[in-house]
Amino acid sequence: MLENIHWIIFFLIKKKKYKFILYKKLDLDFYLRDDVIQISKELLGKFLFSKADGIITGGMIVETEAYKGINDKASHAYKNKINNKNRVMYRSGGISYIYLCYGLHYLFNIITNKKTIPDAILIRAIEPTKGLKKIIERRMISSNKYNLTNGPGKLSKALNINKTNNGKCLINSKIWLEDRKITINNSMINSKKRIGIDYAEEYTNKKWRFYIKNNPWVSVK
DNA sequence: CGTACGATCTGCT
DNA sequence: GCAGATCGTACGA
Repeated sequence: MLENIHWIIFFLIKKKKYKFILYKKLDLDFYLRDDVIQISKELLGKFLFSKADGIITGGMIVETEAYKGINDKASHAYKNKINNKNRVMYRSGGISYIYLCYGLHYLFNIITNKKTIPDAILIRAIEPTKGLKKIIERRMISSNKYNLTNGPGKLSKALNINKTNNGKCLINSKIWLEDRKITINNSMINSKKRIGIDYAEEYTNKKWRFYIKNNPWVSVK
Protein backbone atom coordinates (compact mmCIF):
# COMPACT_ATOMS: atom_id res chain seq x y z
CA MET A 1 0.00 0.00 0.00
CA LEU A 2 2.77 2.42 0.86
CA GLU A 3 4.39 1.91 -2.51
CA ASN A 4 1.43 3.76 -3.98
CA ILE A 5 2.76 7.28 -4.32
CA HIS A 6 -0.77 8.60 -4.52
CA TRP A 7 -1.40 7.95 -0.86
CA ILE A 8 -0.81 11.08 1.09
CA ILE A 9 -0.53 10.78 4.82
CA PHE A 10 -1.60 13.43 7.20
CA PHE A 11 -1.31 13.59 10.93
CA LEU A 12 -3.76 15.82 12.68
CA ILE A 13 -3.32 16.86 16.23
CA LYS A 14 -6.66 17.34 17.85
CA LYS A 15 -7.59 17.18 21.49
CA LYS A 16 -4.17 15.73 22.29
CA LYS A 17 -4.88 12.76 20.09
CA TYR A 18 -3.31 11.85 16.75
CA LYS A 19 -5.72 11.18 13.96
CA PHE A 20 -4.48 9.11 11.06
CA ILE A 21 -6.19 9.85 7.78
CA LEU A 22 -5.52 8.54 4.29
CA TYR A 23 -6.28 10.77 1.32
CA LYS A 24 -6.16 9.05 -2.04
CA LYS A 25 -5.58 10.94 -5.25
CA LEU A 26 -7.97 9.77 -7.95
CA ASP A 27 -6.08 7.57 -10.41
CA LEU A 28 -6.35 7.11 -14.16
CA ASP A 29 -8.69 4.12 -13.90
CA PHE A 30 -11.29 6.40 -12.33
CA TYR A 31 -11.33 8.69 -15.36
CA LEU A 32 -10.93 6.15 -18.15
CA ARG A 33 -14.31 4.47 -17.61
CA ASP A 34 -16.98 4.53 -20.29
CA ASP A 35 -19.84 6.11 -18.30
CA VAL A 36 -19.64 9.88 -17.98
CA ILE A 37 -23.03 10.07 -16.23
CA GLN A 38 -21.93 7.68 -13.50
CA ILE A 39 -18.57 9.40 -13.09
CA SER A 40 -20.32 12.78 -12.81
CA LYS A 41 -22.31 11.45 -9.85
CA GLU A 42 -19.27 9.85 -8.26
CA LEU A 43 -17.40 13.16 -8.44
CA LEU A 44 -19.84 14.60 -5.89
CA GLY A 45 -18.09 14.47 -2.54
CA LYS A 46 -14.65 14.21 -4.12
CA PHE A 47 -12.17 17.05 -3.56
CA LEU A 48 -10.69 19.36 -6.16
CA PHE A 49 -7.44 21.20 -5.49
CA SER A 50 -5.17 23.53 -7.38
CA LYS A 51 -1.75 24.84 -6.49
CA ALA A 52 -1.05 28.36 -7.71
CA ASP A 53 1.10 31.16 -6.32
CA GLY A 54 2.60 28.47 -4.08
CA ILE A 55 -0.72 28.07 -2.30
CA ILE A 56 -3.18 25.19 -2.39
CA THR A 57 -6.84 26.08 -2.67
CA GLY A 58 -9.82 23.81 -3.17
CA GLY A 59 -12.73 21.99 -1.66
CA MET A 60 -15.45 19.41 -2.05
CA ILE A 61 -17.23 19.08 -5.39
CA VAL A 62 -20.97 19.65 -4.89
CA GLU A 63 -22.25 20.13 -8.46
CA THR A 64 -21.31 18.63 -11.85
CA GLU A 65 -22.63 18.46 -15.41
CA ALA A 66 -22.05 15.63 -17.90
CA TYR A 67 -21.38 16.27 -21.59
CA LYS A 68 -21.62 13.00 -23.43
CA GLY A 69 -19.93 12.15 -26.71
CA ILE A 70 -20.61 13.36 -30.24
CA ASN A 71 -24.43 13.14 -30.23
CA ASP A 72 -24.96 15.50 -27.29
CA LYS A 73 -26.12 18.75 -28.89
CA ALA A 74 -24.96 20.73 -25.87
CA SER A 75 -21.40 19.47 -26.16
CA HIS A 76 -18.58 21.28 -27.91
CA ALA A 77 -17.88 17.92 -29.54
CA TYR A 78 -21.34 17.59 -31.12
CA LYS A 79 -21.16 16.07 -34.60
CA ASN A 80 -17.58 15.09 -33.92
CA LYS A 81 -16.59 18.73 -34.28
CA ILE A 82 -12.93 19.32 -33.59
CA ASN A 83 -11.01 22.61 -33.40
CA ASN A 84 -8.24 24.23 -31.44
CA LYS A 85 -10.57 24.94 -28.54
CA ASN A 86 -12.09 21.50 -28.00
CA ARG A 87 -9.22 19.33 -29.25
CA VAL A 88 -8.28 18.06 -25.80
CA MET A 89 -11.76 16.51 -25.42
CA TYR A 90 -10.67 13.73 -27.76
CA ARG A 91 -7.64 12.79 -25.72
CA SER A 92 -7.51 10.01 -23.17
CA GLY A 93 -9.38 10.64 -19.89
CA GLY A 94 -7.81 12.09 -16.77
CA ILE A 95 -6.93 15.53 -18.15
CA SER A 96 -8.46 18.98 -17.82
CA TYR A 97 -10.41 20.83 -20.50
CA ILE A 98 -10.47 24.55 -19.77
CA TYR A 99 -11.88 27.14 -22.13
CA LEU A 100 -12.84 30.80 -22.08
CA CYS A 101 -16.59 31.32 -21.90
CA TYR A 102 -18.34 34.59 -22.83
CA GLY A 103 -14.90 36.11 -23.22
CA LEU A 104 -14.60 36.42 -19.46
CA HIS A 105 -14.73 33.17 -17.54
CA TYR A 106 -12.61 30.06 -17.59
CA LEU A 107 -14.67 26.89 -17.22
CA PHE A 108 -13.03 23.79 -15.79
CA ASN A 109 -13.93 20.37 -17.18
CA ILE A 110 -12.63 16.87 -16.55
CA ILE A 111 -12.14 14.66 -19.60
CA THR A 112 -13.16 11.03 -19.19
CA ASN A 113 -13.30 7.86 -21.30
CA LYS A 114 -10.76 6.56 -23.75
CA LYS A 115 -9.01 8.39 -26.54
CA THR A 116 -11.24 9.63 -29.42
CA ILE A 117 -14.43 9.56 -27.28
CA PRO A 118 -15.11 13.16 -26.17
CA ASP A 119 -16.79 12.84 -22.77
CA ALA A 120 -16.43 15.77 -20.40
CA ILE A 121 -17.66 16.81 -16.96
CA LEU A 122 -18.07 20.48 -16.09
CA ILE A 123 -17.37 21.18 -12.42
CA ARG A 124 -20.01 23.76 -11.51
CA ALA A 125 -19.52 24.30 -7.79
CA ILE A 126 -17.37 23.33 -4.83
CA GLU A 127 -17.59 23.83 -1.10
CA PRO A 128 -14.26 25.47 -0.27
CA THR A 129 -12.25 23.80 2.49
CA LYS A 130 -8.64 24.77 1.74
CA GLY A 131 -7.01 28.15 1.26
CA LEU A 132 -10.15 30.09 2.14
CA LYS A 133 -8.22 33.28 2.77
CA LYS A 134 -6.66 33.16 -0.69
CA ILE A 135 -10.02 32.31 -2.27
CA ILE A 136 -11.64 35.36 -0.70
CA GLU A 137 -8.73 37.51 -1.86
CA ARG A 138 -9.04 36.29 -5.46
CA ARG A 139 -12.80 36.65 -5.53
CA MET A 140 -12.74 40.10 -3.94
CA ILE A 141 -16.06 39.67 -2.19
CA SER A 142 -16.89 39.64 1.46
CA SER A 143 -20.68 39.64 1.50
CA ASN A 144 -21.98 36.10 1.23
CA LYS A 145 -19.51 33.26 1.57
CA TYR A 146 -21.79 30.99 -0.45
CA ASN A 147 -21.03 33.13 -3.52
CA LEU A 148 -17.33 32.29 -3.45
CA THR A 149 -17.38 29.12 -5.57
CA ASN A 150 -21.03 28.44 -6.53
CA GLY A 151 -20.59 28.56 -10.30
CA PRO A 152 -18.09 27.33 -12.87
CA GLY A 153 -16.60 30.76 -13.60
CA LYS A 154 -16.44 31.68 -9.92
CA LEU A 155 -14.63 28.56 -8.84
CA SER A 156 -12.06 28.94 -11.61
CA LYS A 157 -11.31 32.43 -10.41
CA ALA A 158 -11.19 31.27 -6.79
CA LEU A 159 -8.73 28.47 -7.60
CA ASN A 160 -6.82 30.53 -10.19
CA ILE A 161 -7.64 28.06 -12.94
CA ASN A 162 -6.97 29.44 -16.43
CA LYS A 163 -6.06 28.33 -19.92
CA THR A 164 -2.47 27.57 -18.95
CA ASN A 165 -3.91 24.53 -17.18
CA ASN A 166 -5.76 23.30 -20.27
CA GLY A 167 -5.05 19.72 -21.30
CA LYS A 168 -2.97 18.98 -18.21
CA CYS A 169 -2.92 15.59 -16.54
CA LEU A 170 -4.97 15.46 -13.33
CA ILE A 171 -2.62 12.94 -11.70
CA ASN A 172 0.66 14.85 -11.56
CA SER A 173 -0.05 18.48 -12.41
CA LYS A 174 -1.12 21.52 -10.44
CA ILE A 175 -4.77 20.54 -10.47
CA TRP A 176 -5.82 17.22 -8.99
CA LEU A 177 -8.67 15.37 -7.29
CA GLU A 178 -8.74 13.39 -4.08
CA ASP A 179 -11.01 10.81 -2.54
CA ARG A 180 -11.41 11.70 1.12
CA LYS A 181 -13.80 8.90 1.91
CA ILE A 182 -16.96 10.96 1.90
CA THR A 183 -19.84 8.88 0.59
CA ILE A 184 -22.57 10.55 -1.46
CA ASN A 185 -25.17 7.91 -2.28
CA ASN A 186 -27.91 8.26 -4.89
CA SER A 187 -30.54 9.36 -2.35
CA MET A 188 -28.41 12.45 -1.63
CA ILE A 189 -28.15 13.50 -5.31
CA ASN A 190 -30.51 15.68 -7.34
CA SER A 191 -30.50 15.26 -11.15
CA LYS A 192 -31.66 18.33 -13.12
CA LYS A 193 -31.39 19.81 -16.59
CA ARG A 194 -28.13 21.48 -17.47
CA ILE A 195 -27.64 25.25 -17.26
CA GLY A 196 -27.20 27.63 -20.17
CA ILE A 197 -27.73 25.22 -23.06
CA ASP A 198 -31.22 26.14 -24.28
CA TYR A 199 -30.02 25.75 -27.88
CA ALA A 200 -29.46 22.01 -27.47
CA GLU A 201 -32.97 20.92 -28.59
CA GLU A 202 -33.85 17.45 -27.30
CA TYR A 203 -30.68 17.43 -25.22
CA THR A 204 -31.70 20.58 -23.34
CA ASN A 205 -33.85 18.67 -20.90
CA LYS A 206 -31.56 15.73 -20.24
CA LYS A 207 -31.10 15.55 -16.50
CA TRP A 208 -27.34 15.50 -16.64
CA ARG A 209 -26.65 18.11 -13.96
CA PHE A 210 -26.02 16.57 -10.57
CA TYR A 211 -25.71 18.20 -7.17
CA ILE A 212 -25.77 17.32 -3.51
CA LYS A 213 -29.23 17.92 -2.06
CA ASN A 214 -29.54 20.75 0.46
CA ASN A 215 -25.93 21.82 -0.01
CA PRO A 216 -25.76 25.63 0.23
CA TRP A 217 -22.72 25.89 -2.07
CA VAL A 218 -24.62 24.69 -5.18
CA SER A 219 -24.99 27.25 -8.01
CA VAL A 220 -28.66 26.69 -8.92
CA LYS A 221 -31.04 24.79 -6.66
C1' DC B 1 -13.18 41.18 -43.29
C1' DG B 2 -17.42 41.86 -40.46
C1' DT B 3 -20.58 40.04 -37.43
C1' DA B 4 -22.65 36.92 -34.16
C1' DC B 5 -22.54 34.45 -30.04
C1' DG B 6 -21.45 31.57 -26.10
C1' DA B 7 -21.48 25.24 -20.71
C1' DT B 8 -21.26 33.25 -17.00
C1' DC B 9 -21.15 36.82 -13.51
C1' DT B 10 -22.12 41.25 -11.62
C1' DG B 11 -24.43 45.33 -10.49
C1' DC B 12 -28.26 48.12 -11.11
C1' DT B 13 -33.44 48.86 -11.52
C1' DG C 1 -35.22 40.81 -14.16
C1' DC C 2 -31.96 42.67 -17.31
C1' DA C 3 -27.99 44.72 -19.58
C1' DG C 4 -23.14 45.07 -19.97
C1' DA C 5 -18.63 43.15 -19.76
C1' DT C 6 -15.24 40.89 -23.11
C1' DC C 7 -12.71 37.66 -26.44
C1' DG C 8 -11.85 33.47 -29.20
C1' DT C 9 -14.03 31.05 -32.73
C1' DA C 10 -17.20 30.26 -36.56
C1' DC C 11 -19.26 31.48 -40.48
C1' DG C 12 -20.77 34.08 -44.50
C1' DA C 13 -19.91 37.85 -47.96
